[in-house]
Amino acid sequence: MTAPQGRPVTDSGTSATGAPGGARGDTVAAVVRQWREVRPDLDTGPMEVIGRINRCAALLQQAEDAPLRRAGLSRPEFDLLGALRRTGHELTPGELARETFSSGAAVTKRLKQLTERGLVERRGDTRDRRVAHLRLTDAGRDLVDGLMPEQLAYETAVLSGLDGPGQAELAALLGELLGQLEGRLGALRA
Amino acid sequence: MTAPQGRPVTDSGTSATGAPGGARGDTVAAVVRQWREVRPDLDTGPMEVIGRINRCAALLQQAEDAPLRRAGLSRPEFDLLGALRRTGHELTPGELARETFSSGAAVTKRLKQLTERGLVERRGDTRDRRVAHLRLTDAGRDLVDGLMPEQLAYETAVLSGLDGPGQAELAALLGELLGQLEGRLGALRA
DNA sequence: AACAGGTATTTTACTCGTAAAACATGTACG
DNA sequence: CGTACATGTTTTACGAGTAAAATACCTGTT
Repeated sequence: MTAPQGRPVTDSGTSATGAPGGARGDTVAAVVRQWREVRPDLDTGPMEVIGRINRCAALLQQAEDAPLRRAGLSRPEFDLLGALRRTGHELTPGELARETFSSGAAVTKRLKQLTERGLVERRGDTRDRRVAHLRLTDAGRDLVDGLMPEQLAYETAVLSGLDGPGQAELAALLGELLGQLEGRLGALRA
Repeated sequence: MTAPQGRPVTDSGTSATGAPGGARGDTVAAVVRQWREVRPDLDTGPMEVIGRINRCAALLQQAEDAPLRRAGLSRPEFDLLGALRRTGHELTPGELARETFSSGAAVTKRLKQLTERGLVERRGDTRDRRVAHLRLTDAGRDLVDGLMPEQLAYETAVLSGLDGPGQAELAALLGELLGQLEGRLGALRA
């Protein structure tokens, strides 16, 4: 059942960058179209943003994992190793949890696996015996350093559907939104 | 095939004035900064897009769920009900799986719960006894119809950090990217 | 008619993340 | 000092998703 489209939307215009012909119709657009047909009273504006973010994230993660899987790493594990690599110094489990936006329990589990695999080393704090300090082993560091370029190259390929300026603009807009979300979402718990 | 030309993203729009507490500088920007310090040879361009998409998705989902939780629904469950509502007709489990981008097994489990709660009804196909047809009960339909505006209003509030044109532009760019990803990711399995 | 093979759905076994409790230690204050 | 509370980390119990096997059914071929 095809819908008579071309209906001008009330607000939040859908076309901002004079749609370059062709790439018409991602799945989110189709969903939005369905909603408008069944519930024309709804303002579907937010769906076009949030739905697409979620869908992009799902697809990207699926694709993103491909190079990592070759190294036997999951994305969360790689994030953890990456946090150790990019900060350049030791981190405690708690800091790692904050750095990777995951729960302490999850970090504990990952650390167990990664230490068993010899990618990460643990050292107890001498002053405060509750805390541990984690650092990459040489093997861990080599793994991350070898994987990073491969990973970034793959991501570049995945994003190549969008031209350079498009990517920059997308990054800027997402950064703006993200800044607002991170700043205010803690307070927005209705 | 890689053109390692310096990407002009630099500090990406958000001029980090460093004021903590204010909405300056999202966390992804900080991560990128760290990477550039430790590995200046890497092209961190993709991270600014993909990292932000992932982080936005994580934050949005956490926030998004708030109104749904009041109704005792998870996001995937709501998506399933929404698919039934917006298509306007019965769907088979397989169609629901495709429509909500989840596995058949997951759909089976959700359907079990939702039928038990009386939100969804099952009807066996008379021609082909393998397939089932699912539809919303009156209660299910009322629930979705009541929840949708609330949910959209909440999403509108969550996105309000970005002005109208910004949202439209973001939606357009994401749509372009998503169209490419959906069209090509099936084929991109390296 | 019977069988090979395909399709729709469910079941099974397992992994992973989480919330909450448990544990181990530090700190402040009477 | 010692007790109460705070903090860092791990353990436990459990819920949810997945891949692959199992189940049930259809369809075309001989």
